[in-house]
Parts: sequence; structure tokens; C-alpha cells
Amino acid sequence: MAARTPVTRDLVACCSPVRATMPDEMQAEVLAQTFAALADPIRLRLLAFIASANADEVCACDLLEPSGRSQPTVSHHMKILIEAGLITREKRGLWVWYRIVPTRLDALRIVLG
Amino acid sequence: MAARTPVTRDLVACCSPVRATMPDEMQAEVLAQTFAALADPIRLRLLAFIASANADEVCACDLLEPSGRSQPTVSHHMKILIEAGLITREKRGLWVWYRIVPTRLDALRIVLG
DNA sequence: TCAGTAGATTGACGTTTGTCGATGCAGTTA
DNA sequence: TAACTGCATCGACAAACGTCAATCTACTGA
Repeated sequence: MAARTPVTRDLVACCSPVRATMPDEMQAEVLAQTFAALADPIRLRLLAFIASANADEVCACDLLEPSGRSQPTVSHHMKILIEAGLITREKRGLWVWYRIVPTRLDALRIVLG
Repeated sequence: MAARTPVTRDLVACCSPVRATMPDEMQAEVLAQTFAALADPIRLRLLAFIASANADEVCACDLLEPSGRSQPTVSHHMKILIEAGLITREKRGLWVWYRIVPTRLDALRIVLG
């Protein structure tokens, strides 16, 4: 909260020295990719659906109808959520079951605050 | 946490009734757009830079060099952050000053958990 | 085996996004 | 007023993204 200039603002010469840091490009790239997984309305709805389920896992077949998207499209979005570490996938028999990864959401929350 | 089937898992008939809800498309759209603002490494770095500054606001001219992008590109990214409600912009004289909006980050944190 | 099924992958297409050079606009200085 | 400056907007382009029909793969049950 310290003023950049001690007493008055200098309207002529802007930019007295700023002390601030940027995360390096690689860090930012990884984090951006995680947020990108949340940057699509269908993926947000899929994630919220699983998070709100009465069971701790949800069958893939339950995601098609409420999402209103084709099977390949839903599969594609789930893959992106998995690669972002937000959910896990487990195949049992013919079916696939998804689980959210709470620690990953915790990590994002920490970044934001 | 209740098991979907009381005792054993049914490997034949998947999908005993799931109780879960999806946010409607409009809600998801708005939220996705906010996360999309965080889904670019340059924007994350710009935001982190302002958030970490020793002053509570940062001049636009201080963002060019550390970001390594052209002036129009930085201006474009800042506009997206503003439209997402993550920062504010104030013009004073020839210069523009940016501030983060802490309440907006709070809101996102709540959504995540 | 072999037919049937759930979900992943592929290929193609239109849309959106990140980028920068050129230009426009508001504000300052003389 | 005129010259100058910092930032926004425009126009163009390549890359990335969301979508679905068609196909492939892994698994089941007979």
C-alpha cells in the first residue's frame, strides 16, 4: 500500500520503479492449461455434475443425456478434465467411472488467494 | 458417499439412478468466460504481476517489458481481464493504471470449493 | 470363438483465439 | 493551435478449439 511517490503523483514521468514479479513462463503455462480445462461451459457442467452426485463416482453413460452433447464430444471433454488432473477415470467391465480429485481443486483455490 | 448399490456392484446393468445436478447453460457460460480469462499464460503473469506489486496499482507502461509482448497485445489481454471483472482500469493523464479486484478472485475461490 | 456393447480415437469442418503492424484517439506540452 | 505521447482499436493471419459422423478397441456373455 506504499505510495509510489512519497508525496505527490508525478504526471510527467510515469513509472517510478515498480517492485513486482511475474511467474516464469513454464509455471504460467501449466497453470493456464488447468484453468483452460474450466474455461468451457460443458466441462464446468460435467464437473459440477460429478461433484454434486450422491455417489462418489459417476458412470460415463450418465453424462450423455444431461450434457446434450454427442458421445465422442463428452469423451473428448472428459479427457481434458483428466489431463488437467481434475478428475480420474476407472474402467470396470464395459463401463467407465469418473471421480473428482478434491486436492486439485484445493490447489487452484490456493493460487487464487 | 452412499454406495450406488447397497451391497455388491452390478456389472451388468450400469446406471442405477444418479442424483446429481448440472448448473444451467447460462450460469456455466458466464463462469466459463471468467475462467477463460485465466486460461492464458500471459494473462496469468500480468495478473500476478499486478497482485504482487508493492503499490496497489500498476501503470500500463510497466507491463510491456516484463511480459515480452507488443503493446497492442498487452492492451488486448488487459481488456479481457477487465471484462472478466478481475481488474479495473483508470486513466489519469496520459497513463492508465490497473488494480486487481479482490472480491472477484474470492468469488472464483468459492466456486471451486 | 463370435456377436454385441460402452467408450476412445480419427478425420474433417467452422469458429474462436493470440499475435502484431498500422492507425485512431484522448490528453499533454509548448 | 500544433506537435507529441500513451494506449485502444482495426485488420489480417496462423494456431488452437469444439463439434459430430464414422470407425476402432476392449470387454462381456453365450
